[in-house]
Amino acid sequence: MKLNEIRTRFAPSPTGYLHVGGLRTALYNYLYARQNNGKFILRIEDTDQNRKVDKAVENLIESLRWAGLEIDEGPGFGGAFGPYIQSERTELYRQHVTKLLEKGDAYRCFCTPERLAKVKEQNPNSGYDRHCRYLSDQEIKDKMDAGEAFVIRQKIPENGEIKLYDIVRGEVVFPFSEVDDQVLLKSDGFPTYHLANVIDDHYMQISHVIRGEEWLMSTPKHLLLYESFAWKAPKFAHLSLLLNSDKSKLSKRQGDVSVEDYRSKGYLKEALVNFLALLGWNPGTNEEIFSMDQLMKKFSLKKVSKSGSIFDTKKLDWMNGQYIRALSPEEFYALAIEYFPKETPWSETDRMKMFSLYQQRISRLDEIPEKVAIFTHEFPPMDNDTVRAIDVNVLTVLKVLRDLLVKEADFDQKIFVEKIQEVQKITGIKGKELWTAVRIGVAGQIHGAEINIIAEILGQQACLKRIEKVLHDFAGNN
RNA sequence: GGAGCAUUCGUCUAGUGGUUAGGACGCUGGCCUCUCACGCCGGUAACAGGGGUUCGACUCCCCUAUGCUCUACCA
Repeated sequence: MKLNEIRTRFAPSPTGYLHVGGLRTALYNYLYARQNNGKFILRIEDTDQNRKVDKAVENLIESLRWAGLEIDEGPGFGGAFGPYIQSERTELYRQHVTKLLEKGDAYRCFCTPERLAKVKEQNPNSGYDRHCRYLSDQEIKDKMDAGEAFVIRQKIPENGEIKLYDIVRGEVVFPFSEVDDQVLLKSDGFPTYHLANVIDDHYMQISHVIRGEEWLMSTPKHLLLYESFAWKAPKFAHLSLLLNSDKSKLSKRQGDVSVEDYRSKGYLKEALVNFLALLGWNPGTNEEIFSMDQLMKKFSLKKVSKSGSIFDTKKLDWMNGQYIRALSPEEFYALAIEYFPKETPWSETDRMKMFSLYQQRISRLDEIPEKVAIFTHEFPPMDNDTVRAIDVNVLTVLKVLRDLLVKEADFDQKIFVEKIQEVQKITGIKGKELWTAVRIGVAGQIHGAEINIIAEILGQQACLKRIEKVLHDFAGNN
């Protein structure tokens, strides 16, 4: 490893899926590392044995991979500072806790969960009462001999304050009186986040800790730990949170939060990444469409904003539409086909034509099924506006069109348009009225893509059948 | 309750003592056009409130309000 190499890490706990806020944090870490020719590390923080979820790590990695974040070191990715899963590093944590104990910066706490609950009940507005902090050596020995379970707590100084220089927030001062004696090692032998993240960040030589704002308040504990071990602390950058439209922390209750959700709804990874990058960061110019490469060049921690951002799906939709329209027909086909019925009589050429009709008309891939419904149904259902639009002129147009069409030997969009022009001459009906009638007959809708192309894809027989049906269903009513 | 952080159009944001407070999404008017959509042109809309400092505050300071975060043997 080079001296002064920039090393960032994304350190999620494996709770089952990757949260979009997590993706943004990961992205900022990734961009910062990449633009400095540094390394991006994935570390799994699974020290809570009660919250283990099957396949969670696999899902996390798959979502990161999908989004285009390349992991340099991590579980399954190699690296010289492994293992990258905290539950496999417990021995290391225990050794360091011993050092803390010897140094007097930590102490054993024998308080039972029951006593802790009682203390909390009596004084709900303050933390642990430091009951075990001043136990004598003899008392400790007796309790240990008696086999009493214990945790290790961090000994926070009684007085004074600590300063944090945060890259996005500047200087933040915390009085020690507000920091409590956090548990560092749980009675099951696993470390808490506070201990593990400090030890790992040190040994993994992390240079910049870029994480969510929820960690800001516990940073004093971490800083103190670095001091206790006489380690150089990394630089910190605390990112504001992503919010629901009511400004509460973005949560599952109010919509989709996992990147899998957005992926399956038909958002392109480029759009999601671009959108997330701009949520809390901007390049200082008016541009807002950026590829991952451009983001790597332009991203700057100094331009990250301090306040929370509402995750506005309207703008995401717009941005996704921008990316969809920028795709080549082939690229769009490859993505769109995933949303097309698996069993289909349509040829690849026909599907290609269909998709080309809708590339300009959708902002999400999952709109495709409803758009192609006019092809996948033999007789597409009509909505009320369409039914209401059917009048005697519509029927006249369709009747004449049908009569012209049956006589044709060949059929394509050009011939179709010619027939419609003939219908205009014969009936005198023209413009919007003419074409709307044709739309109703062929697509069963008054709005939509180019009707001549729709007709060509459908073919002569299908068009005739549909026109026939409209005539049959509505002729008697007029 | 306490501590910390935050506060520019509805939303994402630019701004760093002197600007007609800019852009984007959304909404909206128009153009294009057989419709819808795309695209293009235009419009709408903001400095949380109150005190200072200053010749002059969106920009600096203080107070208040509001929101958020933390306050676990979860991360």
